[in-house]
Amino acid sequence: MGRQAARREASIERLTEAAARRFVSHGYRATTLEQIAVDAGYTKGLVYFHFRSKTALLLALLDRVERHVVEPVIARVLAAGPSAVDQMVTFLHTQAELGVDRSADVLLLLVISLEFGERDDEVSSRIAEIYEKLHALTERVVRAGQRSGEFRTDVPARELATMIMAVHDGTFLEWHRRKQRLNGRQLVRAMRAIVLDGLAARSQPNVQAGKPSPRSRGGR
Amino acid sequence: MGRQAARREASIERLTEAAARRFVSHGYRATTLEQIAVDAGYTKGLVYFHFRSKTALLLALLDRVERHVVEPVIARVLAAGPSAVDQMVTFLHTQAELGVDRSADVLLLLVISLEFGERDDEVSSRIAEIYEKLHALTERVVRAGQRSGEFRTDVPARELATMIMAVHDGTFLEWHRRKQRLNGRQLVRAMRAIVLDGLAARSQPNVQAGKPSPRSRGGR
Amino acid sequence: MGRQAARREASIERLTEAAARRFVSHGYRATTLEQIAVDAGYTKGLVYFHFRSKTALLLALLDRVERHVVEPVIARVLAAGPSAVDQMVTFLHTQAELGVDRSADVLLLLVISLEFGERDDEVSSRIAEIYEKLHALTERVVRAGQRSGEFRTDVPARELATMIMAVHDGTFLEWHRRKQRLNGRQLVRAMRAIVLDGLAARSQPNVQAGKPSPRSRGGR
Amino acid sequence: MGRQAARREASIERLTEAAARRFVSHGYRATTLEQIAVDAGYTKGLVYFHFRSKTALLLALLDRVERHVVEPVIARVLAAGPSAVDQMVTFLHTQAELGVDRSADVLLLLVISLEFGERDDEVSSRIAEIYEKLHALTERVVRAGQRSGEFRTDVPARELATMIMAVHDGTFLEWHRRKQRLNGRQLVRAMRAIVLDGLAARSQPNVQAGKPSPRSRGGR
DNA sequence: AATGAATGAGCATTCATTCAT
DNA sequence: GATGAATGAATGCTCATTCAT
Repeated sequence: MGRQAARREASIERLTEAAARRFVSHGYRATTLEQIAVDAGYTKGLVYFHFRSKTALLLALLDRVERHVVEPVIARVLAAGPSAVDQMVTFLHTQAELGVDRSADVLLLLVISLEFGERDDEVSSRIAEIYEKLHALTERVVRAGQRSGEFRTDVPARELATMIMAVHDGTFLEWHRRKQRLNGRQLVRAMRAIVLDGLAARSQPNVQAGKPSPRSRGGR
Repeated sequence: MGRQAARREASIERLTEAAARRFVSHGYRATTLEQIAVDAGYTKGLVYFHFRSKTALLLALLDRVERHVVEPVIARVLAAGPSAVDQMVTFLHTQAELGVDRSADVLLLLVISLEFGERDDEVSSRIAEIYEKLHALTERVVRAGQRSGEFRTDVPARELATMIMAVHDGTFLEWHRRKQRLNGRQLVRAMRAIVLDGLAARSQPNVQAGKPSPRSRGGR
Repeated sequence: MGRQAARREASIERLTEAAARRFVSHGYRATTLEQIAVDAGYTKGLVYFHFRSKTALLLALLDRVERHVVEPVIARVLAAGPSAVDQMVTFLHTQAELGVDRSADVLLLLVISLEFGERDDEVSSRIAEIYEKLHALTERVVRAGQRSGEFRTDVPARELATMIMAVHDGTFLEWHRRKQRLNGRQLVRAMRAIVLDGLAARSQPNVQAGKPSPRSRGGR
Repeated sequence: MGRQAARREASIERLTEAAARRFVSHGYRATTLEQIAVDAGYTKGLVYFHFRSKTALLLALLDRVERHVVEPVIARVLAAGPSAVDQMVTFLHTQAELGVDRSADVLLLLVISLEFGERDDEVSSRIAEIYEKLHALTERVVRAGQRSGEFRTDVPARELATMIMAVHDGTFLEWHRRKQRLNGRQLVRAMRAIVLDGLAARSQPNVQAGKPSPRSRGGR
């Protein structure tokens, strides 16, 4: 990569970084391109040199989220195993890690998905697409766990999977809102504990009493 | 209430109703007073007759949420009992019910809280205040449950309570996003199941990491 | 018309008037809405209260030109007669009169038609439509004159009619460009003289192109 | 001319060519340097290597028009003769020829003169200067024709000359606007016919006395 | 109570222009 | 000679807000 290209990459990187931060902390609409540019140390004009519009910048960010967050998560979860519990643990932990390193990226999805609510523009469908992938992943793991007897079957897989996403999104949301008052490590523990125990197959109280159950694997 | 007053109430009601719907479905900033007025069957000017500003309208909505949703929930939970489990069930069910009747109100908090992210204006502090009440409520129930031995103690009360809120918010979020593809009844069941089993005290009180622990309580 | 409506009409009138003047004197693109508004004694915002966009304002002006200039001309020409010469004289004179009273309107067509040259947007097609009407009118008169023996037949009606439009447009153009140095009355006389004598049926009917012909020497 | 110089000439040529086309078809202001550069197969930066500014590029184009169109016309007309009619025919035909080969150049004057309307910058004065030369030429020919008895004297020379310019500009304008629907050859014939017969000295009234002649109706 | 006219600040976007390579 | 990155001044447009009726 030549000097020129490196410079190009650098300015794009700084702009997207600044944009992600602002979008997450103040919302998409409340963020002006001026602010983004200044945060990145440039001027408004440069944003338009690299991105066709504010929307295009947002879409570029969503692409980045997919590449840097969603795809890695999917890869790791599918590589984990063999048990569904292991996969679920991998899912939660990877998200938690990414939430630290790339919290802007992870939260971006949340913020944008709410701000673009019931719209049918390109952004909305892009968001839906990304969430779909995560839903598909969790539902897949849930079904595997139900089949193997690791996860409860008294609730349909789809709704169970939805709960995983709910816990996941909700936790990031709370972290976003109350960072100062929370202990990150404990929060992740809490999330894992709730999810694993919440998912775990019910032992038939009297039939399987005293029997070690898969969920105990989680290393609580 | 005289004719005048009744009419006054009616127009305020229609305006706030329209505002809540728009704010939830399109976000606060993306919603114009014009749209709200038209949705309500009036014109922009009337909004200013009843509310000092767009912000004031939003604050009025937040007040409404507090009166119609938050306060009733708190009252019902505190009246429930005697067990912490009962209170938790009451919390989840009341929210679920309200989520059906007044989903705009419940979601409003979510949407606004994200759009007003890291700001320190009146709206942000109002939102924080409301969430604080809910957090205080859940934390109170969690602590009671931990004291009574109903809830697990291997995770600090604060983070456990935060998870309740996370599940709660996350579930509404998912419902908002994927209504069409979900079964509401099953989703509430899933939420309750996950939360209760996730919270439940381990049968061997002294649970330790890595140690298999047969969990007791059956299919709630 | 109530006070309110009168006021509305007045502001629209002042804005369109100011717009027409600016568009003619400085061109469409070089004119900012700010300038128009200030010329009219208002602010930018009001332009958008009355017109959806700068383009819409232009289209409204074109409508006005059609109503106030094109349609009256057509009506008067068709009412004139019985000879084609009379109709042609009516055409030229009416245009000349309007060029004095409503020179902004008449010139607007010219200016805009050039600035929007080879485009295929709404404005271009609107302009083409208006010119088409004028062309149809002149061609109709020319054909009538050719049939009656008043006008020359050695040149096709279409091109002859086009020349009428050319003289007409060209004269307004020159007037626009060199007003200061020209005598309006004499210019109109010149235009009428050139057109009528240029159109007149030749006494020697068999004139041929390219051949040095007596007529080029005055002696028709 | 060395390699370098040849290359330099070539890029300048392509740029000016592209600029002329765009300016004529879309107007000066609506044309961006980007479009010009791309049309010419280069990038924006190069325009600034060869021209100080967009205005400078336009002025260069105007110079070109003067060199390639105006000056040749003047030279040929002055060389034609001996009659004023011959000179006028030369004027019209030369313009018509050029209008085919270099229609962009000829139309450029028209388009620019309207877009720069009542301004007093360098461009406006340059345009005025060029038109002045053409006006001076036609007025000179008209006066000669009036002196020699070839042209009518019932209309002042200045206004008569202005009509020549009007017909000329108007014809190009029509050609520009309605090329598809017109026959170029016939249009030029029409122009020549109209101008020559329109200019021609009137026959002695008593020669044709008593004869019904349509054109005598016009009330000249 | 309700409307419509009018304002003004702010923002996305465009584009001529400059600069470094 | 030629390019691409970067700037900044404009400009169309939106929208919360005010005012008169």
